[in-house]
Amino acid sequence: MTSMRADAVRNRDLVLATARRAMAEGDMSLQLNDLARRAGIGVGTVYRHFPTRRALLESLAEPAFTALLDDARVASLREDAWTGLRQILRTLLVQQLSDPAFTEVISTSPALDASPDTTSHREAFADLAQAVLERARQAGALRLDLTPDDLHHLVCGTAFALRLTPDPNACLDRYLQVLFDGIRTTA
Amino acid sequence: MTSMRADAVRNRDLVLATARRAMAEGDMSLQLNDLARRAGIGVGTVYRHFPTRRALLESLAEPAFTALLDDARVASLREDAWTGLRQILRTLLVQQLSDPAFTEVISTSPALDASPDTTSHREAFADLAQAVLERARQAGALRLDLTPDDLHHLVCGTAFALRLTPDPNACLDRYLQVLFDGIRTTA
DNA sequence: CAATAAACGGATAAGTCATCCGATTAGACT
DNA sequence: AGTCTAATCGGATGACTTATCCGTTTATTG
Repeated sequence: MTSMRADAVRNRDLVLATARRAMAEGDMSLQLNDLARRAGIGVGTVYRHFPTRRALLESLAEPAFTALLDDARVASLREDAWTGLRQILRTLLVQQLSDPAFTEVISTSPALDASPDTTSHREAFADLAQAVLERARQAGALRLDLTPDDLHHLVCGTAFALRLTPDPNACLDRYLQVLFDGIRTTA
Repeated sequence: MTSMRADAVRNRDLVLATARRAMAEGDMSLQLNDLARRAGIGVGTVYRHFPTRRALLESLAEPAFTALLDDARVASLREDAWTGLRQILRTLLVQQLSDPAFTEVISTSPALDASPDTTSHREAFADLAQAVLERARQAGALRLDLTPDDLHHLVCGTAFALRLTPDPNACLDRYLQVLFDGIRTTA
C-alpha cells in the first residue's frame, strides 16, 4: 500500500485550512507563496502539493462536490421529478454562494489537467442531473430545446447574477424562480 | 479651450487600438507594460493615459456604451413595451458577447473611481431601462418582485451563461428566451 | 537502529507592476 | 522663423509575485 507520509498529509491539510481561512477573510488571490508564509511552511512544500492555483482550487472544492452529490442522489429519488430538479438547481446555487472555489471549478469546462477526483465527481453529477432532467422532461413542461449543458450554463449564470447582488442569499429564491419559470415550456 | 496635445491624442488612440488588437487575439490580460511594447511607446506614456487596467477598460468600452444607448433610445419608443424590453435585453447580450471590456464594466458595480463618461452612460442607460421596465409592468405580465437592478444582474448572468457555451451566438436567442419567460408573472 | 525514499524549505531566477524624473516636443506668442 | 515653456514622452528602476531547483531533514521499514 502506497500511502502518504504523515508529515505530507499534515502539511497538505494545513495548506487547505490556511487557504480556506484566507478566502473567508476575503482574499481570493490564493497566492501560493503567501499561503506558505501564513501556514509557516516552505514555498516548495506548497508547490509540491498543489502545482498550480487550479489544483488547489479543485482540492478546496472537494467537500462541496461531495455535498452536492449527496444532495443530488436524494433529489434524484424524489417522486416528483420537477421537485427533484428544483432541489438540484437550488443546491447548485447554494454551494456556489458558499464556496468560491467550488464556483470556479463548476463554472469552467472540465480541464484536461483536472484531478481524477474532480473529473469523476463531475461525471457522477452529470449522470444524476441527466437522469432527473430526463424524468422532468417526460413529466412534461420542460423546454425541449435545452440540453443538460444548457441548464448547467444557465445555473452558473444565475449564480453569477446572485454574486452581483448586495445580498445574494436574500435574492436566491427569487432568481431561482426566474430560472425555473424560464426553463418551462412556453404555452 | 483646453485641448490635448496632438501627440497625446495620437498615443492614446494607439494604446486603445493596440489593446483592441490584443483582445481580438484572445489576450485578455491587458498588461500595460506589454501594450506599451507592442504599441512601440514608453510604459510611462501608457500609464499616464490609463493609470489602471480599469481605466483602460472603461475607455475601451466607450463605443459599446454609445451603441447600447442609441439602441435603447429607439427601443424605449416602441409601441409595445414588451418588444422594447426584449430588444434592450438582447442588445445587452449582443454587446457583451462582442466586447469583453464592455462586459467587465457593465457587470460590475459602478466604481467610485469610474470615469465621468462611464458614470453618465450608466445613468443614462439606467433611466431608459427603468422607463421601459415601468411601461412593461403597466402592460402587465412582468413579475412584481423584480427591480431594475435585479434585471440588470440577471442579464449579466445570462451573458455569463452564454460565455460558458462553445458557440455563444448560436445559443443567444435560446437563453434570451429563457430569461424572458422567467421574468413574466407566473400564472 | 541503520538505510533510504520521501518530503521539506528557502534561495533565487524569471517575470510583472507601477513610478519617477531627465529629455523631448508641440503649440503659443513674437 | 525663432524662442519659450508647459505638456508629454520614455525607459531605468525598485518593489512585488511566480515557480523551480536542490541540498538538508525526516518518516518509515525491516
